[in-house]
Formats: sequence, C-alpha cells, structure tokens
Amino acid sequence: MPDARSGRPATPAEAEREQLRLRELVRPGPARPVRPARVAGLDVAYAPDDSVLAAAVVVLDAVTLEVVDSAHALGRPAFGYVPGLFAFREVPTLLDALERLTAVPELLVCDGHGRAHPRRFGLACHLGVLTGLASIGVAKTAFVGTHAPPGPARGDRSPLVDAGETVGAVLRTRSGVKPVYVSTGHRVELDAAVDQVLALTPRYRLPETTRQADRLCRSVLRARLGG
DNA sequence: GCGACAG
DNA sequence: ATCTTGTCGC
Repeated sequence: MPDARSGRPATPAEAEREQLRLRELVRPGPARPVRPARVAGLDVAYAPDDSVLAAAVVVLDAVTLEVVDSAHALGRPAFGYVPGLFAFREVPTLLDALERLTAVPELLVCDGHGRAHPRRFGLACHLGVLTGLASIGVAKTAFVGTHAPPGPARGDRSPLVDAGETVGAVLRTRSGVKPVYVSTGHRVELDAAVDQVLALTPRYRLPETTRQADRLCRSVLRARLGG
C-alpha cells in the first residue's frame, strides 16, 4: 500500500494505478495558443551510486532566453528505475525545487516524454498535473511509437504514432542533427509545443531550458559530492 | 517466448 | 542517468 504520509507508491503496480488516476486530470491546451512570458527547464542528475539526486529548475525569459530565476533541491530517488514509471523517481525532488522558485513560469519543459508514453502519462504530464502548470516533454530518445524520419532541415517534423494515435512529434531542431521527441504534457497542444521547442532551440539541438537545467543540476550534485 | 525499454 | 579520450568539423 502507498506510504500514508507521502502518498507515494511503493510498488510498480501501485505506481501504475496512480498514473491511471492522475491521467484523468490532464487537460488540453487553449485553441488559441498562449505565448508564455517565462519558460522553465527541469532536469535531474544522479550520484554514481544512485544514493542521491539533484534536481534543478531554471526559468528563462521566453523572448530573450536569458535566465531570470533558478532553484534546486537535493533528494533521494523515490522509486527504482522502471521504464514507464520513471517519473516517480524524480517528481518529489523536482517539486521541491519548483517550490523554491520566486518567478513562476507559465510553461514547464521537461526532460523526458509527456503523452508519448505507454499509458499516455509520462513525466511531463505528471509534473503538469501536479503543479497545474502547462507542460511539454522533450526527450532525446524514443520510448513508444513509430515514425518516419523527419526531413533534414530545422523545423522538419514527422508524427510519432503509437497504437494508431499521434502521441508526439519527432522534430529536427538543427539541420542534419538527430531529432528530438516532443510530446504534450498538460494544457498545451502538440503544435504549440513544437513551436515552443523551436523557439528554444536557436542554436543547439536541445532546448535552452533543458541545457541550463542540466548544467545547474550537475554542478549542484558535483558540489554535494565534493569535487 | 524474446527483446526493447524516457532518465 | 553514469562510467570515459580522443577526434572530426565549423
């Protein structure tokens, strides 16, 4: 049974049930896309022995892409690594970091999938529902679904299809470079998510938000471990 | 049955 | 995710 105090699942079966419960709370995005003023990137770094993890959130001005705020938190992996239940590992610590922000973002850009998940409830959906904020997932590798290779130019995309439904977009953010996997989390439509990712990748393959968060959680972990 | 499997 | 050097190319 779930830990009464934390409400966190203790077994894969419980975690799956929790996903089925929470996924009912996912909401679609507005028909007319809202341009966020501040966009946050989230990422986590693990100690080699998996004993601790550092979560970071970096908020950027959506127009200038300059860092306007950031926060981090240290914690313990809250669950073992199980494909499909990955979010349960880092969500608690990511929420700790989010609570420490001063500047609240309108959109969360998560490092992993959203709807492109076996039960349509990946990390991005999970964080979106728990915070109430709009969210999208940008993953570096595929998890579920099939797709044709997108064209070679930046902006080229092809639908990611799983069990007959489009669950995301395989997007080329840099010409001639391996594409990223974009999927919706909470309160955002896929086309809007793709537009956001393109706006966040003027120079590199991964969104500036993800890059900044990655840099921060790594340095926090390094400082914690000593070195 | 076997292999694959976000981070 | 993490363990890791050099190397090719803009």
